[in-house]
This record gives sequence, structure tokens and C-alpha cells, in this order.
Amino acid sequence: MGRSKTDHFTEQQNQIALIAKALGHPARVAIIDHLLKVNACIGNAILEEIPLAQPTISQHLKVLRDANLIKGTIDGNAICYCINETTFELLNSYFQNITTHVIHQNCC
Amino acid sequence: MGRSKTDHFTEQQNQIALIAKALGHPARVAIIDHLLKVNACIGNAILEEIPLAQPTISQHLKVLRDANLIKGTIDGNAICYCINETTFELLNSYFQNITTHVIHQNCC
DNA sequence: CATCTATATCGTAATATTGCAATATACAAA
DNA sequence: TTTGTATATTGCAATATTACGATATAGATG
Repeated sequence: MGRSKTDHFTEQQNQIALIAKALGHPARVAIIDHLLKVNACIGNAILEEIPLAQPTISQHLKVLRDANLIKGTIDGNAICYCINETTFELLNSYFQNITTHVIHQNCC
Repeated sequence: MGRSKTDHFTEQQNQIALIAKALGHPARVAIIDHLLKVNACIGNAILEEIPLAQPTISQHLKVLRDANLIKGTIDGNAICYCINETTFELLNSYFQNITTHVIHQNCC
């Protein structure tokens, strides 16, 4: 039905899924990569990096903002975007935990 | 159009997006969590853990397999599933890299 | 062989995502 | 105030995802 039954899962499972989903598009990964590369905040400059129309990029930025992967602060009529380190640290510790656990796994 | 323009992005961006997308559903995160918890391979036992119908779970397992997040080896008429550590290590180093970079970021 | 068990596939309905043109909003600057 | 620049919203078409009943496949077991 295209609708996921979030109430059946734990809060952490829903949270990780939500963040992962937001990263589940190459354009959004490219935006993150760009924000890391320029090592500073940018606004409209993303338009010149990603070959998509302005409304589409605006939409992707919204998805990233809603997932707390990026922060945007208003600077005049532009918006200054940057990585939200808190969420990436959350992801980092989630996967760190998995990889250290997996070592002790005796698999088939 | 519901179709992402993968050719506009780097191979790594597409790869990360693909894996993240596969993790972008709570049921699939729950499957990963379960595989980690039981610390061993299981087959049909996932059905008792996830409150979804068998065809739906089979579909989710396929998504995880296609993204190389899990491996499945045939064991009689059952299938033995387990975490594919290689892909999780890839994710781990990707996010590790981001978090260490982000520290030096002077944001708005 | 008949039957059970485990898993996959098909078909389909409901819903979500992606992309963009057109348009709106909001601040800045002339 | 008019104009330009930056970003968001709306509306819509194309496509993808999610979920499940029904059914198929494949190995195990009686």
C-alpha cells in the first residue's frame, strides 16, 4: 500500500530508517558531499553543483532538513546550509556498533 | 517523475544512496537489528519478529540482499540469513569520515 | 508419491517519491 | 518603489514503493 507501518517498530528503528531514507537519493548524498567539500555554508551555490532544477533541489534540501541531516540559517535573503553533526554522529555510532558486533558473529 | 537521474552523480554517491535507501524502512532496520541480536543466521524466524505478511518480508529481504546488506545461503529448503559485514564496514567508514571532517567545519 | 514447510513470484491497490514549470514570497539594492 | 536575487510552494505527470492474497517453487519428510 506504499504506507509503512511505523507503529510496529521501535523508536530507534523508525529514526534510523527515517534518516537513511533521507540519504537514499544520490542528489541528497551529493549535497552532503558538497557541503563537506566546501567546508562552509552555502546557499544557492548548490544549484551550480547539482544538475537539477531549483524547485527539485529546494525539495531535496527540505528532506535533508526534516531528517536533521543539515541545518539552514537565514542570512539576508539567502540561506546558509551546513551539516548537522549531531545526526551524523548518531549514524556513526549506530554503524560503529554494528560493525564491532558483527565481528563476533559466526555466520553460515 | 519518480525517476532519479543516477548518471549525474558519482559512483560512490549512487552506491551510498542505494544502500541508505535499502535501510530506509523500519521493517528492514528491524530485520538487521534482529540478525544482530540473535547473532546467528535465521530463516523463517524473522516472520515471528516482524508483524508483516510473509510475501512482504520476502520482498524486504530481497531489498536488503540486493543492497548487499545481508547474505543468504541455502540450507535445505530454508535460507540462512546474516549480516554482510563488508557493506556495513563501507557505511561505517563513510560516516566515520564525515564526522571527523565535520569537526573542522566552521558553520553559520 | 503425497504432503508439509520455507521461500519466492505475480498481480494489484494504495500511497509515496521525483522532477519540473509556473508562481509566490521575501529580502536587497538601485 | 521597482527590480533583481534567493528560496519556497503549488500542481501535476511519471514512476517507485509498500503491502498482501493467491499461487508457484523447491526441498524435506512421512
